Amino acid sequence: MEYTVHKLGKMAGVSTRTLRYYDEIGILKPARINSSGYRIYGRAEVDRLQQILFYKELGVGLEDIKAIIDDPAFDAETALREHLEKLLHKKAQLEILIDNVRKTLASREGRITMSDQEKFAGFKEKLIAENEQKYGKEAREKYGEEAVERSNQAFKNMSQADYAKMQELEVEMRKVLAEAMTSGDPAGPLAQKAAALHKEWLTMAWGQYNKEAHAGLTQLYVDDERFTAYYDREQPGTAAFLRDAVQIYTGMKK
Amino acid sequence: MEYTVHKLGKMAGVSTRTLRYYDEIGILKPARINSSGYRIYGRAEVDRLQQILFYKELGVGLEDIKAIIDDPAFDAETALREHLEKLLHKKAQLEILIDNVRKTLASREGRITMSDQEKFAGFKEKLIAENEQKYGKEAREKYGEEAVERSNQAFKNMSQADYAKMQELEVEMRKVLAEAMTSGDPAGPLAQKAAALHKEWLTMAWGQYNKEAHAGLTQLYVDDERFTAYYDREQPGTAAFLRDAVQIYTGMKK
DNA sequence: CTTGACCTTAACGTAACGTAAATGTTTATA
DNA sequence: TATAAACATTTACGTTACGTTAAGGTCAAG
Repeated sequence: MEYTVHKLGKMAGVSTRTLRYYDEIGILKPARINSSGYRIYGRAEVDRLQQILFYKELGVGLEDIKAIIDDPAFDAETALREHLEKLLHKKAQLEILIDNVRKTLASREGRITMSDQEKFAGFKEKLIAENEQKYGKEAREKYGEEAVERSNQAFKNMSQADYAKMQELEVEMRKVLAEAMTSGDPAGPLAQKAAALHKEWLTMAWGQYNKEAHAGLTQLYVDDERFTAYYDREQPGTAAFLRDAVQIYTGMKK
Repeated sequence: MEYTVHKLGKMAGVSTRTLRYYDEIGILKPARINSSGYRIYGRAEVDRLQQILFYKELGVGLEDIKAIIDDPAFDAETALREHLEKLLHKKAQLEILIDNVRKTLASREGRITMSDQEKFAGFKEKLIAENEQKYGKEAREKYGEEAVERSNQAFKNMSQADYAKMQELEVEMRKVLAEAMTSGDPAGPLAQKAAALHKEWLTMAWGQYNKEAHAGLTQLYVDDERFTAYYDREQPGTAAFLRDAVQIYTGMKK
């Protein structure tokens, strides 16, 4: 089967412009060019386009897609996982936005017309909140309570499906962690997998991720007895083991 | 108080480039230019920048912001409401994305490596689903059941807060609608407000909105006795009144 | 008088195409 | 077979909100 831009485009549901653009950036080149200069695509190109569209569907950028499908050694899983984090972060931001728009609308409806000062105050509050999230570690060292408070906030905008997913993640993490502890090596593959799962869980809980906060939080699990009790309930030392695994995972300690 | 780009930028947390760009596109011009060609901003400009940043915070584009703050007659509420719809739609899309990435990751973990065919099949399914949403009216005329089925699907990715909001919206809509019915005029302000509220509710339920589907759905409320019973339980004729109001609201009927 | 901090304009880069514009090729039909 | 419709090509500007040089003036301090 051979296709021109039009036929292939129709088949796959993309524009001819898209196919020419893909040719231009080298992500999908036609099998050959015929005597009239037309692009001719074959089976292999159809398959490749399907792959491209698949990843595009996931919101991956074309450059990254190229890397994924061109390099067989490429770690697609890591790439997808990082991408997932970006998406979760984006979603969290969107939810804050939606909330703010609704609040604005509500205040208008109630004729409580916010003053510009109040609007700006709200704006600054958000900036501060973002900063606090970025530099959460330092802040948490001083205000441990507040950090917990904030993390609870993240739950407000979480869907039921998200919540279920989080619980699943935690269950699996604890399972893997328990198994890892039998070996006793926080640098081992199982312990590292547990750290990775914990990272995913954390990303959901905070709508964001950074290594320092991750390492800091697991340290808190050890320092704060309420957390320690929770993690150590099945097996004493679990919180400390998780902290060690995460410190290695995040590169905070070798 | 007078500010140069640097001072104002620091105060408001934006870059000097941003201020120059705002000057360039005419959304924020300095109060005056001094003898050295420097931009000098005053109190009024600080206020205006705060307004700009406020709307930007809501994700509104600069062009729209300009329209909002320049034209005192501009209907900011409608603009915000439309913007909210866009955001909700975006969020729904994002959730589908996140789900797909997770599924992909899950299938990789389980070594069930999806074949390209399967991937593409999933991709097509989504395209079809999108089409069905776009041309939902025709489809629903033939498959009323399926439409309901699909709308139920939208709930899957809805957060608890969203759900609560939806219920609130419906309660308010019914309240306004009941009040509007005492006048008996589906073109009156109250009836039109009810239609607007119903639109907002619908946008949440479907993650998307279009007039045809809106009008079609309210017609369905009248045609399908299960819906009619639901809407008419307090007051007979409510479903028909809502349909009339929405047909006028959407411009499907004068 | 120099240094450094600040200011200016100009202009390219970004992501992924949409949309002409100008023009050549293939196919269907009268 | 002539011609129109459908399809192909390349080129290049537009989109959004700035970031980032580049090349060069201004101003206060030491």
